Amino acid sequence: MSFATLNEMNKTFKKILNNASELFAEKGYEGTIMDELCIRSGVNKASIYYHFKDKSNLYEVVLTKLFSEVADQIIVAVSSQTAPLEKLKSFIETFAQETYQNKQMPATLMREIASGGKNMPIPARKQMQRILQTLSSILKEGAEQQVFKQVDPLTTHFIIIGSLCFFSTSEPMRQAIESEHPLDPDLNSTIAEIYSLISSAIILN
Amino acid sequence: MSFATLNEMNKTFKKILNNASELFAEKGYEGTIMDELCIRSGVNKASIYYHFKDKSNLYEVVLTKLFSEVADQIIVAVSSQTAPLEKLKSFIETFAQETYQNKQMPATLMREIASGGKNMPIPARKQMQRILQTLSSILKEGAEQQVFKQVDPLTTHFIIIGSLCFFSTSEPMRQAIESEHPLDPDLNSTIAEIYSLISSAIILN
Amino acid sequence: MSFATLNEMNKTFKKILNNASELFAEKGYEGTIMDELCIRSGVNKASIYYHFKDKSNLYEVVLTKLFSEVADQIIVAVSSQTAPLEKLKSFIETFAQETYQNKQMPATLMREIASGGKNMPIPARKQMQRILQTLSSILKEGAEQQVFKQVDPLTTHFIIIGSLCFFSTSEPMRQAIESEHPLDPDLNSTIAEIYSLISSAIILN
Amino acid sequence: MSFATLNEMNKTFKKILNNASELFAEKGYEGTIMDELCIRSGVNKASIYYHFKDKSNLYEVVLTKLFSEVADQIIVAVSSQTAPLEKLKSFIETFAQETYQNKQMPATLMREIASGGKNMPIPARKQMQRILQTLSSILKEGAEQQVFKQVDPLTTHFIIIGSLCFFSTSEPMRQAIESEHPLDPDLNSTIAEIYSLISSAIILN
DNA sequence: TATGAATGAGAATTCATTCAT
DNA sequence: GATGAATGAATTCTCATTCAT
Repeated sequence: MSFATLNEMNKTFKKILNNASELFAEKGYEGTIMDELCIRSGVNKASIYYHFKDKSNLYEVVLTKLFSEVADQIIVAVSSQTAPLEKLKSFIETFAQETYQNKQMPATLMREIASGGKNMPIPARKQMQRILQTLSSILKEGAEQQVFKQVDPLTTHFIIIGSLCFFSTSEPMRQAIESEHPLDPDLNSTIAEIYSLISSAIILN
Repeated sequence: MSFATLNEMNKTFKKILNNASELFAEKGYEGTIMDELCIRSGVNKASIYYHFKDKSNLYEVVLTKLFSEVADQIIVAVSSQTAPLEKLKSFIETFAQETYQNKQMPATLMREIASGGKNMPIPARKQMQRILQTLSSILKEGAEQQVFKQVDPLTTHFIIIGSLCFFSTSEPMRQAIESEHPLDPDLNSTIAEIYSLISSAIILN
Repeated sequence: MSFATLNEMNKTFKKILNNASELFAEKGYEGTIMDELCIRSGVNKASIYYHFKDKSNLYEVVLTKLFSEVADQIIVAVSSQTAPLEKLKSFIETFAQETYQNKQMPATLMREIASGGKNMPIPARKQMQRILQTLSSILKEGAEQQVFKQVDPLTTHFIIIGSLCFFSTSEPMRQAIESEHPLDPDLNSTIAEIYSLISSAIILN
Repeated sequence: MSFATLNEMNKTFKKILNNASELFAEKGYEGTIMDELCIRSGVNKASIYYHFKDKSNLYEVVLTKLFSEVADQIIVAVSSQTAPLEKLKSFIETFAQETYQNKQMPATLMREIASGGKNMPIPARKQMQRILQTLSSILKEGAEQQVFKQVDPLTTHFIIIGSLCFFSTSEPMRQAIESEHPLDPDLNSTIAEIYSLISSAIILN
């Protein structure tokens, strides 16, 4: 089943896709049961196999969609800015917001990275690279304009992505932990904190 | 099967435990198949059930061991320091090293956080809280001594843990990504970078 | 869907029928999958059910066609001869040629006989009986004219049909067997051999 | 699951094997349903997969056993004779008897040959070659001793095997055909007939 | 303690068939 | 006549767990 634009997809296809996206994020690949997917989607089991070759193909389509949407958003947001620092801010904010609004992407990414990306479908991996590429360009541009220090983009990438993924997906856990901290930090302050952290670390003063 | 000290454990028990730890980290709870665990461990399937009640009990033992070891190391390392900044450094370094040497812990943690910690056994969760507690104390002490700014410990925790977990578990992926970055950042420079990042952000100048 | 003359059939009907005939011969009834039949025939799945009641009806039509064609040919060929020995020769030659040119019939027949004919549709069975009847008449006539010995027609039938079916369908297998026999026997010599075998056995000297 | 001697096999293994042999012969590979095999064998579904890798492996074991037993019998019987004609008689008689007593082998062989042997497992094919080899040797020896004419062994093989397979498997069909022939030919007379047929055709007078 | 064998419940996938257009 | 989509009922295979020895 090729990956077409949303408009071309029919209703059942979309229902399956959305519910699969949810389930894979919640329970991982192995933890996701096709039967439950049918029930959630309100479709017949065989319908899934009409639209998708098998579970692994479904996973591929889901991941590619998930990652490409975030990549697209980031690229659009970043390209609307001109200054490297603004671009960096845009990158962090967009990733944070996307990630916080839709926890499926960070959850899935974390699982994939945990298993060493062995099962990560190639097209999905391509989308992850687009995101990394975008950050690399920003950092390079900043360094060229002598605004940023020379930093390793991969490390920087993991600091940003890693902390934001942990932050957004840990929400339910944080509530489970009987914390002595009355104030659960909100998204915006976290974004601000991470942004100030990163920028203070890489800005050439 | 209660959780005893390593010395009391017999060979089969240890073999199962180690291989289970490996497998759970590699493939997650659902992805780990008891049959494969037998083969890897070179023991009979029924033996597992002699030593452990069931899969979920095995998981509990594995996770508790995994997290308590890291928690212990951190607490020991941190308590050997007196100044809050040194303690923070110690915290980051110990977590980074533990995490990098044994990828099982970060991989497992990431999966657990990705599923909202729903399946995380209570004793394992307790160990995670010990780690968080330690960081909180450091931050609190630093703030009291007017060395640190007042920061949210949870956010800080996620920034540290998240970036280090992503960093250590993403090693195989980074190699798969045909990167234009000739120099793969090594552990020490990453630790240094994260430490400088965090400290520059929280030190009261 | 009744069994009409070929002229009345439309193109889709014919395509389905021919491909079904091929598939049933290649893979048997259970091994034939309706989906593959669609693909081979280049028609939609629902189209099959427009033209044929169901799989078993399709099978019936295919088999009846297959067997009636051979029966017709044999009867025509045999009736063009007058002497019993010539008739026998004609019977063997026609069956051999039909069988060798179109392997679908012997393959299908072998499967049916292997399953004890339990699934063989009545009309198809009728056609098989026409063939057997023809041979019986030849033998009876030969015996009456004191040209042939009195032999059991069924046994004779199986010797002829069995050896020729095995011969024509085993072609691909013979090539797979790394034979020390440089010369693969051709159809004509096999026909001659079988004819001489049978005739030498039943001719009253 | 390797193919060991019967003595080494346990009871469940044997039960599954025998029932599978029966079912494959009755209904062919695709027509055989694993569930039915369990029920017939009185074992749990998973037990089959404990003893055999999958359906196709089970099929392989069944066929190899089926064919090797017949091949063994033939070779033993033939080797107890010295004169080529006696050997030929032994070959035909043994094959006929084996085939008639246990219809599984001819039924399975017919299906396999009908599908061009495409699915025939290599080890099973090896056994078929042993049988052919035996006949070839007999014919060659007879020709060398100037007892037999020079005949093509493959054609001769198919005449013998084909007619006997058809004869033994067609038993139920013959009864279904409302025959005007009061006397169903018995095995011994058929053996005799085929032997006299073949021998009269190849003996150098 | 250890093991070969067995098992029930489940999970992925397939397949003949039908429906709405 | 033809088609894309949908479906119920299998069907193959898996997996955690238990049992007898």
